[in-house]
Amino acid sequence: MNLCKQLSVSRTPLREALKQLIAEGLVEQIPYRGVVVCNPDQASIEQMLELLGALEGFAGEMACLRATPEEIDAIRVLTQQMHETYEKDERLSYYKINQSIHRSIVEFSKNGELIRSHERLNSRLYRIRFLSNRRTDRWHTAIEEHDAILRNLEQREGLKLNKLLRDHLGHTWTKVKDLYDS
Amino acid sequence: MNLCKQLSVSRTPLREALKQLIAEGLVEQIPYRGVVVCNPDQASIEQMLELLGALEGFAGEMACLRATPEEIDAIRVLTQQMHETYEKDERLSYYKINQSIHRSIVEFSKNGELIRSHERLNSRLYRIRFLSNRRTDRWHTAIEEHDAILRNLEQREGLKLNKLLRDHLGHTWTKVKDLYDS
DNA sequence: TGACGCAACATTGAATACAATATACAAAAA
DNA sequence: TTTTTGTATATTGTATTCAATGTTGCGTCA
Repeated sequence: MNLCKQLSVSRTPLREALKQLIAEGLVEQIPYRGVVVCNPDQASIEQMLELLGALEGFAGEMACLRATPEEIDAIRVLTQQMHETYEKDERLSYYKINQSIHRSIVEFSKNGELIRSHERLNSRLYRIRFLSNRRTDRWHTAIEEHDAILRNLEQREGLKLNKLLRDHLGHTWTKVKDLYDS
Repeated sequence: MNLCKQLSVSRTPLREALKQLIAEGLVEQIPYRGVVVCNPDQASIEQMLELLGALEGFAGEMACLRATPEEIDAIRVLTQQMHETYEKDERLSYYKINQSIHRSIVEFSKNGELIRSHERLNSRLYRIRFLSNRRTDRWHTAIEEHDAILRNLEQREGLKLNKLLRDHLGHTWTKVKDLYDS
């Protein structure tokens, strides 16, 4: 392998590192040709986003049962900060806060397995979601959705929050799709 | 490592195999003490079953949208066979058919990511679900639940099937819990 | 008896070596 | 020109070796 020289490391540890990445689905192996960074097609992305929506939706439902008032306060603060990024037109900050909110909600489900599954899948979609973040036309709507998410979490409306989060990720898919089609 | 001699294989491939098992969560590593088969505690099992229920529930919901009539026929046949195992008091066959039904429903979601996630998690619970299968007191109820599952799939009642499957897995948890407590 | 220290041992990460197999590309044959 | 064939190269799986590090158990000393 050529990477060995570039990283000045021998094959054994590199192999293990690559196996990790393969297992996480970030890289794929082509027999006798080496490994390449995954470039998932539209269908794969749609499926990943669908599953991510299901995970986040369920996590939100559980969060309604298990989140402490203090934890919900934290979401409130983040949502407020999200509004400020919109006022100041700070796309990058918006992206980070958005990720932060979603990750927090999943954590409030208090289900470690769910948190890890979400984390793994989310990391695979990180780059794609970042790219779709450049689309500005749905920005305001997305923030309104976050207001609704916060509201339903506050009122412990598990089922509604579940649907809301699923739809929210569904909209992400349409943004990504537009990006591919154009 | 001692396993090397027993399997007459060198450390390098054994290491990789163990890393795989660790990544899958079937085995855990204790620093400078080696690896042991995972023996998840009650809390972990509860969380895994909760997530499995969420995955299967969502898969069922999607299956209502995407399963072909032929695929639903297959579930009908399996459910019928399940009844027969009850009549003949064949626990092992029941277990296998049960697994088969659940796996099929997940496949009918037509979402590869979801199918793989379910497969991974299910494999970690395989042994535990097998043990809980020895409890016979809920057997009949479980079969009635499967009738309801089939019915709602036939009628494409996504939301109801979702809840049904989640509850079904929830009952598995109470069986496992009893097993631990006794 | 109990605490401390040291030597033997096991685990771990990493480098290197070797054999087997598959691919790629160029030369030779049809 | 197209097909075949053969060789160089790369990938892959595995074994072996080495150094670093942590654990274990035993003997020593208070």
